[in-house]
Amino acid sequence: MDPHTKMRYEARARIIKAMAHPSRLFIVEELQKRERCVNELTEMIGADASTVSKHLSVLKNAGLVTDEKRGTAIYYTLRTPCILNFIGCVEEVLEANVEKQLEIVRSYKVK
Amino acid sequence: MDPHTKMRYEARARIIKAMAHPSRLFIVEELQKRERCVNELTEMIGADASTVSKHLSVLKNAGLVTDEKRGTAIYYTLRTPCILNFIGCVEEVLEANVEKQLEIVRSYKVK
DNA sequence: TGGCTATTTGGCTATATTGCCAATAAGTGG
DNA sequence: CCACTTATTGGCAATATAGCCAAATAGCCA
Repeated sequence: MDPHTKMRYEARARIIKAMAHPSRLFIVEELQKRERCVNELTEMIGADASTVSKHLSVLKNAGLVTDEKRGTAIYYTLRTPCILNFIGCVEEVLEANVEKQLEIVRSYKVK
Repeated sequence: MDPHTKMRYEARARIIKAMAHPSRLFIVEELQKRERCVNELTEMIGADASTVSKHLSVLKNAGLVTDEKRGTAIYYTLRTPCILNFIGCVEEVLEANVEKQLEIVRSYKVK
């Protein structure tokens, strides 16, 4: 693989990696609905504020969200809304996985 | 966050995580075009065969690909084709990031 | 100013991931 | 049967990630 192509995949992977965590995925989906401040997200997730803050900085560094300070709170916004489509696809995979499990269970029954 | 919702996000994150690596992303995109055996992918990626094999098993465990043995080779196929849409979105994010960089560079120039 | 809330940063430990090498397994063909 | 190709597995060291606590920063308001 030539260096240019390699870099392209690395760039893409960095963005996907930023979403590859339950809390960060939750944040992305929540921000799809509306902007939220760190405190709100922290309460919803139920982790330490510092942990959520770090998750948000991961998303921010990947360019997935933007932040805006208003008063003492910092509001985060989703930057690219097309992510939702993607999650639909992930759900498809999950469903397909369950189907497969079901198939396996059934095949045992037949025996 | 209630346990059920939490599990849902964990399941989604596992699948996304499976794609969150340059080589695995490459594999997914390549398999979008056609099925490939481990050896072909190994040559394209340029890593050790054992490394590629492990990447493939990550994708397989996530339910993203299936494998089929034919002769001595094992062919891998993409299981859910909708993933391509997603990569389009990732590219959008990358473009937006570049735009932002450009903006920053320009703002310095004005000063 | 002092206290309060919101957020980030540093530090630390536990855990997970990556990628190479060596060894093993499984087909194929002479 | 042996050599060869294809693929997987185990082991190991290097690196990255996650999450908590404590400390620092910043804005607000009495």
